[in-house]
Amino acid sequence: MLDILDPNQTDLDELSKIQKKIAKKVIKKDEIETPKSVAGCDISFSEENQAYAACVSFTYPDLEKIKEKSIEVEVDFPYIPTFLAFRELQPMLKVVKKIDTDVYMIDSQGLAHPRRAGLASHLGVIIKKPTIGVAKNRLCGEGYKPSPEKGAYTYLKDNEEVIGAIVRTRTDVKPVYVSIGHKISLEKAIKITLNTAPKYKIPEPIRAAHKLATEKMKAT
DNA sequence: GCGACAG
DNA sequence: ATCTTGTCGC
Repeated sequence: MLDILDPNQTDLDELSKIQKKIAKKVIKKDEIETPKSVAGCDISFSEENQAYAACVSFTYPDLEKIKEKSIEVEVDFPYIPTFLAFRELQPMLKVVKKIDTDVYMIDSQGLAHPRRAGLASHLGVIIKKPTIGVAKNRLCGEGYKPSPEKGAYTYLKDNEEVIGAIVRTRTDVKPVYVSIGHKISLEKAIKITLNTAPKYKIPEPIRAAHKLATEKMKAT
């Protein structure tokens, strides 16, 4: 069972093994040249166990909203650094299957994870679709600070291995951490991230998903 | 042992 | 993630 959450599987060593198996299945090459659509996914929490997941799709590269969906679900797994997928994968899967798109942008790390299996990669491998990890903060690895201009980026490395990129989506604003989720190259992931962030630091699809999830959460 | 640590 | 006022800057 290299799948997802198992009630009796609270042993972190076991969960680490699951992540290592997921990591082996990650495809780091482009499945598509230019996506026609891209969706953003995010989750908001009211109480520690009440989750509101949202997914919003847009045309690419025009960024016109196509469709949006949200769901509410209870989660029983706590937030533990490097094990985020075991807390957010279920809600994400539930909302993602309501939105069909060429690429999914996830508010998390992909390969830029200690075991190369961040939430974005875990989700991509399970749904077998292209995913990109776009995180606001670093989980692991190191890299030089990119130049202050929008579009500048440096590579995030874990020793000699490139695991992602530190991308400046807005001039003079703290950069985001982009990494391969699944079925996409790092270069393409960076390109899509920059093309979907014409105005704000956070790519439009993720911003829209975050906004929708938060609204649903507050409405409860 | 100590510090770091996606959301 | 979420809790929160003011404030600097275009």
